Amino acid sequence: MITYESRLKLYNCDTCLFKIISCKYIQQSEFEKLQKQSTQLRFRKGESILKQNATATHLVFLQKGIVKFSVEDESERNQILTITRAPSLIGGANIFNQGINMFSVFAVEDCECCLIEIPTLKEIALSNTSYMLTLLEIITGMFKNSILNFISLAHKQVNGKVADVIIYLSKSIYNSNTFTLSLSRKELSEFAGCSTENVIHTLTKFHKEGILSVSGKQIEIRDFDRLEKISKVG
Amino acid sequence: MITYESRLKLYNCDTCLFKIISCKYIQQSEFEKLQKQSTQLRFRKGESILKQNATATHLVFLQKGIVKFSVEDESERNQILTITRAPSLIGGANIFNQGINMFSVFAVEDCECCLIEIPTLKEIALSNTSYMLTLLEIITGMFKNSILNFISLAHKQVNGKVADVIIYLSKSIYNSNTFTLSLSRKELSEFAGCSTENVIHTLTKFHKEGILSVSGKQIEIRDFDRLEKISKVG
DNA sequence: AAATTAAACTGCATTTTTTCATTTTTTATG
DNA sequence: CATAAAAAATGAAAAAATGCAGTTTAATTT
Repeated sequence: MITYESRLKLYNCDTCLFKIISCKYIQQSEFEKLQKQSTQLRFRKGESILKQNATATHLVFLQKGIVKFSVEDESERNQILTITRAPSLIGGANIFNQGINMFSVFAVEDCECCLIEIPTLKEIALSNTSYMLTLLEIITGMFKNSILNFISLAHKQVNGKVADVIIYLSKSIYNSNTFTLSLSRKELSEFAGCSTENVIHTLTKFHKEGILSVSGKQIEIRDFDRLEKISKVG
Repeated sequence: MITYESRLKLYNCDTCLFKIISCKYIQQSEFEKLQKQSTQLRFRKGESILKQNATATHLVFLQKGIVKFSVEDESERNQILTITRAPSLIGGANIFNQGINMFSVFAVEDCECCLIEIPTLKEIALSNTSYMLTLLEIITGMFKNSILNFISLAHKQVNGKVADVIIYLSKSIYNSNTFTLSLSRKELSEFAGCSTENVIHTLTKFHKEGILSVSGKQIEIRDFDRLEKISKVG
């Protein structure tokens, strides 16, 4: 018989950031209700964590890894809404979409996640409004980021779009001027909203101009100021 | 002395939709707290109802009229996030943005609004979770619409973008195949994310092809199926 | 109602982007 | 480790979008 204790433990729940945040607002005993029915899972690069249009049964606390939020439209074209790295709480937006996942979430690197049952969380949050407000702030923060991302892409041309994507990855995902991309050129283009070839051309151009150093998946920002200027003028 | 009773009354609060929705969840006496400090205001076409980056002090219940949500980016370019018509609750998203308005709201037609103080509403909502959930569903619904709008625009070219905008206006704003635009060509282009000339060219083309009948602000959709096909293929 | 201003429209040259065909490089697989 | 498959890169032609200059039309003001 598989009991809670015998389940795979990828990491220790006691040091989990979601627990630490939660226990600022709710009792430890309450959190243990959540913990008991939560499942730790590992996802390999490329696997889907949440599927667009499926019933939203779980929230996901991403403990380790990087994920992309994407939607597929009628014309089978993919659009990446945003990219997020651990630690972060994902899938919350679906709570407000009649319980249907608005978009898919894919592992872009190997991920370790904790799946939290929505009904249990909802029940606890309903009896503790400041906890609820905190969760909502996290959830709407993601919305906000996606919107800001779209705005910045909407009126820019490809130079600006690619600059934006590189700046975003550097600042918000890898926290460094030098990083090894976990996204393919195709995925970059789905994030930037242009053709794959256009991303490749632009990266090569930035490389030649000494703004970036690009060698396959290895990227270094050599002239951040110039990159930001390109992002601003579009 | 200006008392509550002596204030301008644009419409009767007793038949207000926001009151009807609210009183499903909260006591009439509670709602009257909100009502007492709320202000009815009229906005002329073009006036700003909420200003981007200002402190978010009020939620706005739009009783009559049409508004646009817009953001101005660094390069002084405007982007319209979405367009909404009465009745609707607007400005809610700002609650989760450290109390700063994420975007501006402008009257696109003469509007009648009711300004509701956020602190009072928050206080009431905090003591009634199902009321809060309802408000949140309304608020995140707007987020959701903006994102869906952006997604549909992101990978499409101008034919598809303009088709999308016309379909949206027809279905969600004017509820008719024939309508008098309250937006300028420039605003349409800010909504679609392309140049003004391109919108004009495309509208003329659709007119020549018999898909639309365009005469200044007067628009009629003559071939909805073809318009939807254009929207789908992009 | 005339004059002024703003918005809408037109066509064209320039720039940007996409698409396609092909080559090179990297990654995965037996 | 060789081979197949996928991803990345390149160049060029075709398509699309922008920006400009000038015209027409509509809306505002005096």
